[in-house]
Amino acid sequence: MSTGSTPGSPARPTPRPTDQADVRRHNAALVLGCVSSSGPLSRARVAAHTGLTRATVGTIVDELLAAGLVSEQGTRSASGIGRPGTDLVLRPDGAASVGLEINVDGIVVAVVDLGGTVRHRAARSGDLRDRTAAAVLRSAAHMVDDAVAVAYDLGLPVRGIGVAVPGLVDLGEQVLRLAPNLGWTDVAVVERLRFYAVTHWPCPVVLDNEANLAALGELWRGGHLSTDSFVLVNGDVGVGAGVVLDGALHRGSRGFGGELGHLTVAPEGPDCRCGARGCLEQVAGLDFILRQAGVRDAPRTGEDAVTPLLTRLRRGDERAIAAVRQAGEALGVGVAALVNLFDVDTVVLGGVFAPLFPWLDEPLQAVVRRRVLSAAWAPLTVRPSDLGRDAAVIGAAYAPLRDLLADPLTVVEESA
Amino acid sequence: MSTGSTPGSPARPTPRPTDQADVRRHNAALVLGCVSSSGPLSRARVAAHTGLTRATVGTIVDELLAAGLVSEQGTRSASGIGRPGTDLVLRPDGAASVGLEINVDGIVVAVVDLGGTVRHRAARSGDLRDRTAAAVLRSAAHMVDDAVAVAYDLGLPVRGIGVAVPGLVDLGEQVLRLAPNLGWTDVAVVERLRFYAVTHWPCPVVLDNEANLAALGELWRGGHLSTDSFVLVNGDVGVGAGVVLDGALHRGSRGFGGELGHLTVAPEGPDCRCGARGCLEQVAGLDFILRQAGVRDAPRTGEDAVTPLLTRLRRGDERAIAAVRQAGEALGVGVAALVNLFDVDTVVLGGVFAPLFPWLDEPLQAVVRRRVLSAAWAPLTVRPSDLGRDAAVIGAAYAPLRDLLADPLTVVEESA
DNA sequence: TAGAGTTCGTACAGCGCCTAAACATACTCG
DNA sequence: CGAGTATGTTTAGGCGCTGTACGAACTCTA
Repeated sequence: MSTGSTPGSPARPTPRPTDQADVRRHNAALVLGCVSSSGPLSRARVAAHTGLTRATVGTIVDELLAAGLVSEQGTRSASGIGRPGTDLVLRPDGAASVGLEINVDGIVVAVVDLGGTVRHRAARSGDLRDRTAAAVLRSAAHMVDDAVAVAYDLGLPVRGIGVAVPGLVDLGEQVLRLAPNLGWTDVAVVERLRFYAVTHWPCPVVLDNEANLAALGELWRGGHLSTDSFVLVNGDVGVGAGVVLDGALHRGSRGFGGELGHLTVAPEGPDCRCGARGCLEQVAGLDFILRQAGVRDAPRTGEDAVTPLLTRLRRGDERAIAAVRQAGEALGVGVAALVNLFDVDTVVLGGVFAPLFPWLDEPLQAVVRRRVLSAAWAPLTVRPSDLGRDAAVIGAAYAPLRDLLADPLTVVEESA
Repeated sequence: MSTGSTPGSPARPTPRPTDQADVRRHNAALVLGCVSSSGPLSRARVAAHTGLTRATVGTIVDELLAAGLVSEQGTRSASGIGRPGTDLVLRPDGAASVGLEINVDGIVVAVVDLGGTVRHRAARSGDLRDRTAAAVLRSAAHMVDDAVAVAYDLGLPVRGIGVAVPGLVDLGEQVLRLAPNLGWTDVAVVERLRFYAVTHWPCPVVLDNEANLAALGELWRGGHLSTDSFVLVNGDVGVGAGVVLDGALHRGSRGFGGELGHLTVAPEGPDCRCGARGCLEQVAGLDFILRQAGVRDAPRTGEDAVTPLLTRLRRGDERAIAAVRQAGEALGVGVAALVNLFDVDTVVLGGVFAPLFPWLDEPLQAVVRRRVLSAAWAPLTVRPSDLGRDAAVIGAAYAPLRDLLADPLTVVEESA
């Protein structure tokens, strides 16, 4: 938390001495961030924005140009009087990353460039609960192989691979400890993926929980959030939460955080896989919603599972609407708890909750209004995810790119 | 947050450029932290611990000596062969701070020195719900006046004043937005205190929630925690939580976090002041416990309120034991939620929960074991606070000292 | 069309901070 | 008492930011 922590890095960094190189790193990241977020900008404007000197910005920009992360763009944004500055812009194909999502309903890979554009996407659907971890990871590894090859053909340097999984991740060991909905326990996902890969992946591979990565994806690509403090509630068979405070992902000290699904919302409710009773997941999870709505003629997972439910909702099917309303109320209890504890001002509903938002919104809001103590001073925005079900893959791809953006000069060192 | 945020500072710092002065600041804090946490240490050992050069440590130590934050202590810890190093040690009276706690049952002030020793303590008991905010704050201001004078007499330079209040605090404005148990709304506590003060306080005054500050106090002075990630659950009439991840306090983006008391544990439970039903506070708060236990002949607040309950518990009074067990179970639900969301490995029970710990422990643990998903991989420690009811005052005093420890060279600048 | 005014980007001296190596100091061991 | 070792300080060197100065490029005005 301060310290939020980056996926893949150890949770508690040893106190490190600082020297001028760190100053350079920090300021380089500052300049790059300024260019990437505030559009085309001249060196002088960057200097004004960041508080650095024009001279300093000049040398840093030289290095970023050499690293291929930034490019000059002529003097488009001439502002009247005086010598026009040369516009600087983030070079989208200066770096890229491969995102991999392994979920109950299939595998998705995506090649995402530095600009956030998905340059390649491949999916393999099917209920993974029927297959062994080894078989799934072998498929996934080959899909990543293909994606790396595609990136190479597109001239994109792959700087990292991010992997999203639906379960508890041990960050230090890069091991998936428990994925109840997949039935996996203690799977060394990264090590196995590298083992099954045909080609060598010359870049870091980071593993993280899907809700955490979806939150990162939302932070990066999701429509302009008013703040960079929000919670992403990811709905599928399970329900997870990714917490972003001040732009930093808070995943708990050991990566086991964000397990919203097992919050108690109905102490006398149905038994849960986890051993407790009345877990949120049991009332707001996809399985329960479909069962309550009487949808039986659909696959139990994935996008396809929501489609028949959506058609019933649109038709005004009372049973379906009641089921979703009930889920919305349960979700409201969970969201209220999140907001009371974390004090975020925005909650984003992702996964299957995104398409269901129109029906979830009102009951959810009603519950939240009742239960959130600070509601009067700090209005809460609840909105569906823009990225929908691709948030996790995009976030997975973003994770390594984020490290790059936070320390842009590593790439020039490597090529030297 | 990381980013965690320091009480008193704005939640989202503008991206700032870094220069060599920041390097110095960082390394000075590193050296000071090393000396203060790892006992008496020679310059050479500090260099080895921090990774800095002996030369750098030398110059930094000179500055810290000049600032009066560190002192030399002869060559006590001679380690055999070679020239013995001169031991460096944190100078306890190099700085001090005044902590002020305003709670339902009274006001407490304390002068705490840099070594964490309480050098002066004064309390005024009585149910504050009977008095106006103005009267309470006037008393509090005068108590702080006295404390500042005492510190002056002891030769302690007062570097800051920390104020703990039981409610929602707006960090930016330094305003207490809502304290349901006091019946206060939108009180500019810091501004009022300075107004009522007789003497001028030449130092920063920071305001924060009592649970947050109690967590800071626990982090600082509470027995050696195995980790610096934990949650402090503070019990009184209300129930609050202070979350510390990797040594950083996470108070939410606007200071409204940690409201554990209004987590839902019994959807069909009794109505709560906050408008919802079945809040944790309604089942595990002091009022409810006393009522269930049949304790009517005691003040409703403060330490005295627990005493008759404790005697009944020790006597084996079944009604009292059942009441506390029920509170323990409710607390278990809340703690499980905290652990699932934040993934901490230690929970500290403070306030009135500390003396009740022997009776709360077992039912709480039972519930937690059932509900915490990661319990098998990451055992959870639940223990009572060492500081008891003084955690909040001590934490309040610590808050400004913490800023000083994080940037020790400010003091030498001021005196220059 | 020419000169004044303005802004942009770069070059250069200066300063602060860290590192590395050398040196003086102080103690133990044989 | 000298060799060996660890401590603390001194000095030269490198690096990064700042401030100033200067050439470049463009607009405005006469």
